[in-house]
Amino acid sequence: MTTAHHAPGGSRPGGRTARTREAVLTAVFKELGRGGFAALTMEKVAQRSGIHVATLYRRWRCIEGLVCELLTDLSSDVPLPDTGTLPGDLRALARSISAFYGDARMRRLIEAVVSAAARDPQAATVLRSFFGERMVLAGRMVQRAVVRGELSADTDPEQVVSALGAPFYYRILIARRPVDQDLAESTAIAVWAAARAGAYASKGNSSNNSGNSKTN
Amino acid sequence: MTTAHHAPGGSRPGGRTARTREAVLTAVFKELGRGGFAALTMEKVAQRSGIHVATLYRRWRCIEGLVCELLTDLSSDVPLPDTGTLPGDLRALARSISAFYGDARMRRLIEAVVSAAARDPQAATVLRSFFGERMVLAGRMVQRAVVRGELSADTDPEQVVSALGAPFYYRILIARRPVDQDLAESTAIAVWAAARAGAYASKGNSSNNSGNSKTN
DNA sequence: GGATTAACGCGAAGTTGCTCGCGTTAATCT
DNA sequence: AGATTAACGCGAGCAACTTCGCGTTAATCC
Repeated sequence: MTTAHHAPGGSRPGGRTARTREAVLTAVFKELGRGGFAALTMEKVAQRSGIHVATLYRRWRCIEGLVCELLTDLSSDVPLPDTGTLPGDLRALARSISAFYGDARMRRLIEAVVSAAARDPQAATVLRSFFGERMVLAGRMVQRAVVRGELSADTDPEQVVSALGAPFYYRILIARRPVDQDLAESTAIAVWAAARAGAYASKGNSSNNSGNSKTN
Repeated sequence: MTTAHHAPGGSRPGGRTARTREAVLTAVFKELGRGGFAALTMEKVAQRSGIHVATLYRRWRCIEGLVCELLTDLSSDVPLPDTGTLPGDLRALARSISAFYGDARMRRLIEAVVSAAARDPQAATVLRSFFGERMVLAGRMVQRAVVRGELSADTDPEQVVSALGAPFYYRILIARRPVDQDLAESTAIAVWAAARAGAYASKGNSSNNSGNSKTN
C-alpha cells in the first residue's frame, strides 16, 4: 500500500517517529495497569512517555485513539490453533483467550476500548472492523471442522466463534470478575455440545448472509 | 429500612424531588437515543429536563451516576419466565432479552453503563451488584429445572444464566451489531444443549463456591 | 394556617481538557 | 555533507466541565 517511489511529500515513519510510538504505547499500557481507564489522561501518558501532550493530540487525536491502537498492537498474542479436531481447537482457543485476559491489564484494555467505542464513533469503527476481521480468521478453524465432517455443512462459523468468545467478555465487562481456567474449559465444552446439537445453523440459507431485520 | 418516626433531620423524597427525578431520567433516556453516550452531557440533560446543572451534580455526582440509575430503573422490563420446562424458560428469557435490546436506546444504555463502569469505581460497583442480583434471581429458574430432574444436580445455575446472557452483550458491545430474533433462538438452543452435556457443572464441589485462582 | 428546612435556581469562579502558532529537532534525499 | 521538511517541543489561549455560596421555592411537621 505504501507509495513505491518515496514521493517527496510523503510520510516519515522511521527513526524518531517509531520511537515515540513505542514509548507512548508502553506508557499507555502501564498507566492502564494502575488505575484503569479512569486514571488514563493525556497528561499522564505524556509524563510517563516523555512525549509532549500536543504531539499526542496530533497523532492520536484523543485518548480513545491511543487505546484502540494499543489493542490492535497487542492482539497478536492470541494465536489461532489447528490441533486436528474441533473440540481440540475450541479448547486451545479458549485457553489462549483465558490466558490473554488472565492479565488484569488486558481486561482493563478491552474495557477501555469498549468504553472508547461508546464515545468516539471512530473508535467504534475500529473495534467493529477489528473483531470482524478476527472473526473471519477464526471462522476458518470451524470451516476445517465442517470439511472433516465433524459438523453439519450448514453450520455458521462466525456464530460458533462468537459463542466461544462471548462468555469471556461477559465475565470481564458485565460480571466484572477475573477470568479463570474453569471458564475456558466450560466454554469450550459448551460450544462443542451446542454446535453438535445444531444450534449454530445458518438461518439465511439463500444468498442472504447478514440478516438484519427492522431495528436500527 | 426507612426511619419510622420521620426524624426532623430526615430526607424529603416526595413531591418535587420525585418530579425532578422523573424529568431527569427521561431526559437522559431521550438524549441517549440521539447521539449515544458520546453526546450525553450534563448541560444537555439540564436543558431537556428543565433542571439546573448544579442540581444534577448535587444529586448524581456525575453523568455516570445518572446512567446507572437509569439502568436499574428500566431493568424491570425483563421478566423471569416460568413455563414449566427449562428449554421453554430459556427460550422465553432469551426472547425477553432480545426484545429489550431490540430497542437501540437500550443498547446505547448498556453501552453507556459499561463505559461508565470503566471510569467511575462507584458505577462499577453498581453494575456488578446489579447483575449479580439478577443472576441469583434467574438462577432459581435453573434450580427448578434441577429439581424437576431436567439437569444433573451438580449444575451451576449461575453459569447457565451467564451463558444465556453472554451472546447478547457480545453482540452489542463487541460485534456492535443489533440483536435479532435469530440470536435469541440460537442462544436458547445452545445453552440447553450445553447444559445437558454437563458443560456447566460446578467445579468447586467442596465448600468452595467462588474459585478465583491467582490472577488479580 | 405558620414555621422549619430539604431541595432547587442562579451566576460567578476555579479547574481541566484541548487547540493553535511558531521555533526546533532530526529523518530522508541528493 | 548539505538541503528539505516531517515530526516534535513549547507555551499561550480558548472552551468546556465542575464547584461553590447564597437566595428562593416548596415539602413536611406542628
